[in-house]
Amino acid sequence: MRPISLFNTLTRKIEPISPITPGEIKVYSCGPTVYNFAHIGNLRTFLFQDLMKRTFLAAGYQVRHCMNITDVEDKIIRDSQVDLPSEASNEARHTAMKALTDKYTAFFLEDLDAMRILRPTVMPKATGHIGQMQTLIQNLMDKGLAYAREGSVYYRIAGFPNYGCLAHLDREGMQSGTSVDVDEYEKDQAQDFVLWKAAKAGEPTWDSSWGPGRPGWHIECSAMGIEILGDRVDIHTGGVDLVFPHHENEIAQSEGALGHAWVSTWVHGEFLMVEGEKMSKSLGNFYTLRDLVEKGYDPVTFRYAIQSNHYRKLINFSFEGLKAADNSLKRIRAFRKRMEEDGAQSGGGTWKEAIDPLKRLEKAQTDFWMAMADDLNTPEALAAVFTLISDLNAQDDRIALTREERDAVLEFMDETDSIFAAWPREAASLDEEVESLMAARKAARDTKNWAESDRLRDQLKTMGIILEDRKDGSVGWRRG
RNA sequence: GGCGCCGUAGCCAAGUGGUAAGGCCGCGGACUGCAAAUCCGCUAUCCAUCGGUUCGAUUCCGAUCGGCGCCUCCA
Repeated sequence: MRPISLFNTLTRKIEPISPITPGEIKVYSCGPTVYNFAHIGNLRTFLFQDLMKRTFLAAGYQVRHCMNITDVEDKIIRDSQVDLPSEASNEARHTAMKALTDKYTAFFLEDLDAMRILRPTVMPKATGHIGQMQTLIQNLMDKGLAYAREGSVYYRIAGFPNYGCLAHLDREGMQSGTSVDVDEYEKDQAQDFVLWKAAKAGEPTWDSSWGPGRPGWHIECSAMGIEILGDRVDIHTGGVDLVFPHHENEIAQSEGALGHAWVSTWVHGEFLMVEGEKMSKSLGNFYTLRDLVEKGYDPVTFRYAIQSNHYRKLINFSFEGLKAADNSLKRIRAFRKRMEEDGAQSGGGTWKEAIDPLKRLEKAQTDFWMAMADDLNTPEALAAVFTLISDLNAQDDRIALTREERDAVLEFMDETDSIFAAWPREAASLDEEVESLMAARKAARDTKNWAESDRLRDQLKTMGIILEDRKDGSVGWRRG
């Protein structure tokens, strides 16, 4: 197992990760609220989580990954209940809510697959764990960390001295009272947050010992995280915006109930901006993955564009950036294809110096892992890959790499692709139509019928097959 | 007001107290029937600005300018 270090929001330092259970990393990720399509800003966060997870897997760890689906929440209720009459039954309200969340959960999973994001080990739904949440809330009440008011239950942050440890806020520094919900006037302190919300007209509810209501947002992650991963979690991830209050509140809830530290390392991914503006569902300036696909971009290109930036840096999304990512990927994939075949490339130029391909490979691998191990420094890791590509292309132009060398390189390409998921092995076979067009073009070339030959080459290009004539007379192809 | 981040070539982007990785684009050349791919060469005397520390700073400190985030439910 290779050691991996990550930036821990709790300590604001890059620290080596040593899991509680040797060899197995337990990761909890805050998942989507399923009331609409995920936008590319959301997807950046899920992409970063996948990158981290794949890095651990490639480094030799087992990863137990839990990602929640938030399927009860203000906006979900708002959007799912609009068509229901005011006298609708609680059952009808639940059914309507489930219809909406099921629909967008399915779309979310499609997005994950399209971007080659590995499915989490477990994807619990909030509505499936109301009982665990209630138990946790009761636990907090028993410890004096929570109190009921008119059917709602609130967390008493005054009882948790560590409150603010993650966001590094002290209670004095917090602005108070600026946006307290009108229906939460009964809290002891403005910063106290709701664990259980008393029923309101027009909302689906669950019964509880405090009366009918629904869970607060933060409690689901504490309850499900503890239930599924246990009372010691190695890594908890999410977008930077969740640092406060969501994760701060999770710590208060989980550690308040458990009586000891819950998460060792908190890791947060930065935001994505579009044209210099913050994306948010409420601003409505968002693109979904489907929007990119409609514009002709491959979700994997988007994946690469995101992952060629460091996860803790703000990205200003642009279509020029996507185009550049697409070109970079072409170079990597062309190189991979070249290594899959036996060397017979044309080339030229002046000879600089012979290199030892295996030595270069070893160096690339070392550099790659040094970068990834250092808080997932993907730009630097990719630089190692590109340097190898340049070196070996140059070498292969003069002295063809041996089959053994090619295979060793391909192994490295597989290893790096197991993290970046953007230059996989492709099916080597071509269908009959392509084969016959290629044969026809060969015949045309043999008679120097260049017009026909070029026409066939163009036709194949529209089919996604790009031909490359080599010096020795053979014809290579690649997908593009 | 409090806490924090960022500013590196046309664009994207690493990085180090000792003199600027990598990618995209562009230009010239080689190779090619033409291409494609690839190769060779060129493209930041300089890392927002101004001071300071230092033998030496892009890298440390301070200030300034500019962009941004969080301080109650937004990834």
